[in-house]
Amino acid sequence: MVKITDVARRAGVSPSTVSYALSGKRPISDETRRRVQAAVRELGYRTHARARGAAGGRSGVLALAVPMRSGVHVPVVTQFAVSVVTAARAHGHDVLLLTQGEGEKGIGRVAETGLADALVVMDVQLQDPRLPLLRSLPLPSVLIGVPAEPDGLTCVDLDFGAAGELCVDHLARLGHRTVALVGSPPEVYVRRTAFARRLVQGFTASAVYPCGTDRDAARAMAERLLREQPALTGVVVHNEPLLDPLIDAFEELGMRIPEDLSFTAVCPTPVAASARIPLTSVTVPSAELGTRAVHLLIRKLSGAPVPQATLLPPRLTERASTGPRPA
Amino acid sequence: MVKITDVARRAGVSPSTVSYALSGKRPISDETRRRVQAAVRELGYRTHARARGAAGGRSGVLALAVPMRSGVHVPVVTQFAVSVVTAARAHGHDVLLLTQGEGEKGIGRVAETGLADALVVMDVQLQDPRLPLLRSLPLPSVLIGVPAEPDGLTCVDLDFGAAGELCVDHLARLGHRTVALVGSPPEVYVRRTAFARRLVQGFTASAVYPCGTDRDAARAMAERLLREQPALTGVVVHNEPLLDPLIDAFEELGMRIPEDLSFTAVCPTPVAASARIPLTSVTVPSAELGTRAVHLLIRKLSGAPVPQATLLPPRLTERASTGPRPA
DNA sequence: CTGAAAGCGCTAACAA
DNA sequence: TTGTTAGCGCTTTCAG
Repeated sequence: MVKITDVARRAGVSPSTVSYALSGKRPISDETRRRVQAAVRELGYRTHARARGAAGGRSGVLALAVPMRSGVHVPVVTQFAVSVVTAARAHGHDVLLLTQGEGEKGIGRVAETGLADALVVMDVQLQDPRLPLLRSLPLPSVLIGVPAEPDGLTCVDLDFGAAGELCVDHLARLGHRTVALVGSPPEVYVRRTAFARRLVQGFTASAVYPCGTDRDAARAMAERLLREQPALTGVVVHNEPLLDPLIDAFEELGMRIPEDLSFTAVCPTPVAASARIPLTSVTVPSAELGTRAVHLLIRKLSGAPVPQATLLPPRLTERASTGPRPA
Repeated sequence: MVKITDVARRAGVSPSTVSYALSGKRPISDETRRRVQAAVRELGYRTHARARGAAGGRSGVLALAVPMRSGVHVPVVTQFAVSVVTAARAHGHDVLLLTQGEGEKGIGRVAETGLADALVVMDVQLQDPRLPLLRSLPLPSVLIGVPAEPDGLTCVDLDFGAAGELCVDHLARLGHRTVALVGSPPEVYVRRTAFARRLVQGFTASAVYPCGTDRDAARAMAERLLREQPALTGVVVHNEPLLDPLIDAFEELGMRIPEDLSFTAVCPTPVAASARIPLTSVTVPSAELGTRAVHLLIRKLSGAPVPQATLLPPRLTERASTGPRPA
């Protein structure tokens, strides 16, 4: 293993100079920096992450707490995780994976053992039990999702309220007047998941129907909607696995899409595009959320100020599932 | 932060005794051990991972290299990753996430910087470019998938060959005589993905059709199968996203399942169970693979011998998609 | 069975 | 602009 003293000897400087040349934490003459860089390259030196950590520096690791519970859509989480890793790597960091099964335990452990420099916490609920811990921690964190009391925290999310409004606007412009929101499984709302609540806010004037994700739930929901809202001509669905089953269910009940019913979704683009009927949708920009979260964290690590909440504006893409209100 | 010296003082012993009491690396009297444990508990001590690393001990971190490419099914990877994290935690380890976008880079970095003690490498190809590196590394590793030359490596996988045979046996017992395997997208076979090749081996007597994953590919494949294999009454599908589209395609072409065509799948249980027609399937035991991989790694870390290849036996579950050969 | 002491490789005062 | 020197918190010789 090649260590910093090897590089120092090779470059004809002291170890601390190598350290500083690499970290940029104090001015180094161009000449010296060049020699150090050359030595690093020739010897293939990489600074030992653990030793650096012990010496009080940064570990170069971000921890990512990912949710593992029903009502959370695996592909979105995965895409998000990948974008976090990619962005972290671009900043020279690695990513430690924490599952939410551990809950606060994992966060506490990572903080106390100094395993990570900072935290990305996904799937934040309105009243999240982890918030007090996060606030008290010496490590900076970024939350995906906006809790009820975001004071002292840094949050990023899609602006779900605006996303709902955007869908309704789109449907309204097409002439639709009775629109329902079919949401995530009931437990998501019961748990007061922040994103679901905020999406609902775009729908104050409309009906909201939480729904499970299997084919039976889809069929039951379609029947109930047609019964309770006879004038219904538009739906907004915020429940990824339910999309295809619900399309099927409506069609089996004789509703053609988009001739009889306009169908919009809040979901990742690939899901909307590859549904049986390509869906007009507001995308959940998982990848951008991950990248943003990491950027914010890097800024916090460097001591720069960051906004308390970053809400990404929704963008609606029209596809084949929406059309004018039937005569 | 509570450190080992605090515990030592509290327990009335030396720091090294605390260290040994915790690691078990040398005999400690019961009395002393008890006092140390009490002090640890009272003070809420956790050994600082980075400092331990610097001092030459273990970092307590496993690195997991996950694939991110077409032909790899996200839910399986995710389930696998979760089971790895869970199993690792059960052994007191954390998990560092490496995306395969980094390829050998990530593995090299983790090894050289001492970030992780050991590696789990998913999605191993028959001729995997990472193998030489893995063989040369001082860190132990476990591969998911069996390469062409597994010498000096440790591998775990579903026995895909046996899985294919099991499906064919099942169909054969139901009277079917002409059976086709519809596989993963062509690039998987081109890349000589180990699992796909081995699955194919169960089918030496049958036809093998690689296939893409979209609805058009499904339709084209169904048409081609019925054209090229007029006597076809059974299929084995090893291509998760293709399952539903292929079912649809066959039915649109007038083939009822299972009356006209028996349909078996090699895929995770939840996928098989929630398909439009519940599918007779051999499960890909992602979770068990992850757990096994971690167990093997822990054993290797402790210096215990481990088998070169662990092939999990396939288990077939009958559901609604298979039946006797039509008259 | 236990303690004292010497580092692990690196960083960051403190000095020049 | 650079070097010298003390540690970081822990592990592990070496010595009892």
